Amino acid sequence: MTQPPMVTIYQVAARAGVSPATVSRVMNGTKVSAESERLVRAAAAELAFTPNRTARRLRGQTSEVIALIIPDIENPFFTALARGVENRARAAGYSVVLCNTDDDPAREATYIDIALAEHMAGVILAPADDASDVSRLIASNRPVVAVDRSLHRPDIDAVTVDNRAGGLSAAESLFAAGFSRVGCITGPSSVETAQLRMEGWRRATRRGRDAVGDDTLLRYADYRVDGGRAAMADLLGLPEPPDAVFVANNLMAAGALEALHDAGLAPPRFGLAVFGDLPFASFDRRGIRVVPLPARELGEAAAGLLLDRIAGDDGPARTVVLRTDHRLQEQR
Amino acid sequence: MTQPPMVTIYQVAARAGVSPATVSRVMNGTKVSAESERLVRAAAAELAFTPNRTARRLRGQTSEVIALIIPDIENPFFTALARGVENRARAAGYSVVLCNTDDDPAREATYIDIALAEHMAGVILAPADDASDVSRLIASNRPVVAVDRSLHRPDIDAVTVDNRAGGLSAAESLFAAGFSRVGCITGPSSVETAQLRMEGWRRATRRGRDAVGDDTLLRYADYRVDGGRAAMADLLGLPEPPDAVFVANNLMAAGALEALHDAGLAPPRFGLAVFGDLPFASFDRRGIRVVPLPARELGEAAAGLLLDRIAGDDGPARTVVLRTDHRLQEQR
DNA sequence: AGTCTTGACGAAATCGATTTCTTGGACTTC
DNA sequence: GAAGTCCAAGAAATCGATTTCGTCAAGACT
Repeated sequence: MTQPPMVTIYQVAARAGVSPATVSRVMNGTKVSAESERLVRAAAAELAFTPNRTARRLRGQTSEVIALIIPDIENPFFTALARGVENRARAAGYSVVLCNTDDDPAREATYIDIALAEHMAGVILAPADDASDVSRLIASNRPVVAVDRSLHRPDIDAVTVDNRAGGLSAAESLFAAGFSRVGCITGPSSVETAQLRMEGWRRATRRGRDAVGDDTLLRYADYRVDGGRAAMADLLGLPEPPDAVFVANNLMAAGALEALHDAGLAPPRFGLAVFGDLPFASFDRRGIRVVPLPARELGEAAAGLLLDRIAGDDGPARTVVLRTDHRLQEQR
Repeated sequence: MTQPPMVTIYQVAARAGVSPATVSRVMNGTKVSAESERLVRAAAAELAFTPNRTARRLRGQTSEVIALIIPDIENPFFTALARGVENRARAAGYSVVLCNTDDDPAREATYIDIALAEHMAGVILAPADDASDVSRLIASNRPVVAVDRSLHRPDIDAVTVDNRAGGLSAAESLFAAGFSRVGCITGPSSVETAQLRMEGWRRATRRGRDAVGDDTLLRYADYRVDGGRAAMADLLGLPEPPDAVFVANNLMAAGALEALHDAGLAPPRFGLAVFGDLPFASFDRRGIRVVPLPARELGEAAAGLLLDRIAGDDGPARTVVLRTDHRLQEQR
């Protein structure tokens, strides 16, 4: 690999007949004479000069790049969230780089280190795990925002939804529709959102008429398609199976639908309520109750908080809780 | 924002009682005495030293980061491809940053500039458009690999699948199953893969018994869900509608299924063959013929080529064409 | 014993942009 | 006309790691 013929500020300076400092001033909007500015701009254009971001960053100790660390790039919820972050960040002149951890705390730690070492302007983290270690970010005073899951740290900005309320209204809507044995498939017990959504369901079952009221119909799974399928199959195999189920995320709902289908069951005969929008190509979603999850808005809100911090906001940590729309939408 | 207390090589050197050069040598595996190494490692560990990547990159003119530029982060095909790139890159010690262009050539150009200015080690590009401008990358001699779509440039490495063959066998399988009026919904005419897949279909229709043989049943859409739905609805509204359709990508197939559903039709009564795996939660995919698209493998192959180039391979450009599996899998 | 080789390692240059410090000329002001 | 003010712009330091170059000492060989 030969050396890339990168144009430097020195070449521009030489061509314009000024000093490198003046070129820098022109590029950064500091006051220079009209004549110098003209010369520099002309030279820069002729040479197709692009400032070297690495050098600028080394000097300035900062960059215009935000890291977004997510646990599963193949989950549409997170890609929609990424879209939201990107929209907001781009509008403010920042670029976003996406880092995928696969729910692996070690990979998450690696990416956090990279974000630090790369002098990125800030980090938006959808934590893989409740035990995510952000101490190094905090220690180096780099802005961080947690999204989707909080980090149980009062000193960190966070953006979440009201998981318990969403779980409650989803489960209640099933009772209201006349179902009486409403099961629940939630995520790993170590994940905050899984607990909260399940608690919403539990509260509804305690209120529901004929409700079972214990955890016979509760299953913990892994927030993935296969786990949802297995949990659903397990529930259907019970001596007294449920007649409806609340599923705590989109991917598991897809799996649960497959299991229902295999068993010859389907909504609306079998009640199904889902926390979060179904991954798109679910062409037959009639009769499925969905708590819409504002993924993009979560991303936008998180980016907004982060940009505030990057701009120097030193106020106390804020937690933004977005409303899931309590009117459940029966899709299509 | 106070200054981050970043530990530098100088502090490690002072603590270990050696010169910064020696610290660098230890960190990079150059030969030093066992005693020096021990001192340096101890000091580095105590101070939790992490080398500053920005400085390293400025000096070394390169980094261990690969940019992956994709047109649509919300398309599972591209996220699976990203997964493949990431697996391979990580194994070689590289990080991957994902850049989403939304099919916008201007954003693509911006990200290419960033990749250059950030001294990234290389770029894997799933071009937004046949007219993508990679000339600046080429000019600066930075490794580039095109994936999914070629760039019509013989001097650039590319990884694609055999789009024509896949389209052909998909359409043929519909004829073989007894359908006679096989339509086609393909992508934008400016996109190479859309043309090739359609050509495969066209060849099959010319061979098919009772085949229509002209383009009455051909529709160009946009590779997105809504476009697929509209095109399908349009075809169904014909005086002599098709009895089967070949859809050239996953998202449009999801849309087409919705339109079929609305019309009270569904596979296997209405024939459907898709190029590429359906986005997952398509729980009722029985009777749908799918040409599996090795998205992850495409990403892995592209990363492999790129890593070769980064390692200094100067040979002529290679084009890798992955086989789509000609045995069509009838899902589930 | 004296020269040569070898190897560890420190001093200093380097990457490219930014920024402080300094200089010199133009313009005021009494 | 002399002293003071202001401002554009060049010289040089700086960010932190790498790397070349040179030094010095220990061991090898004649």
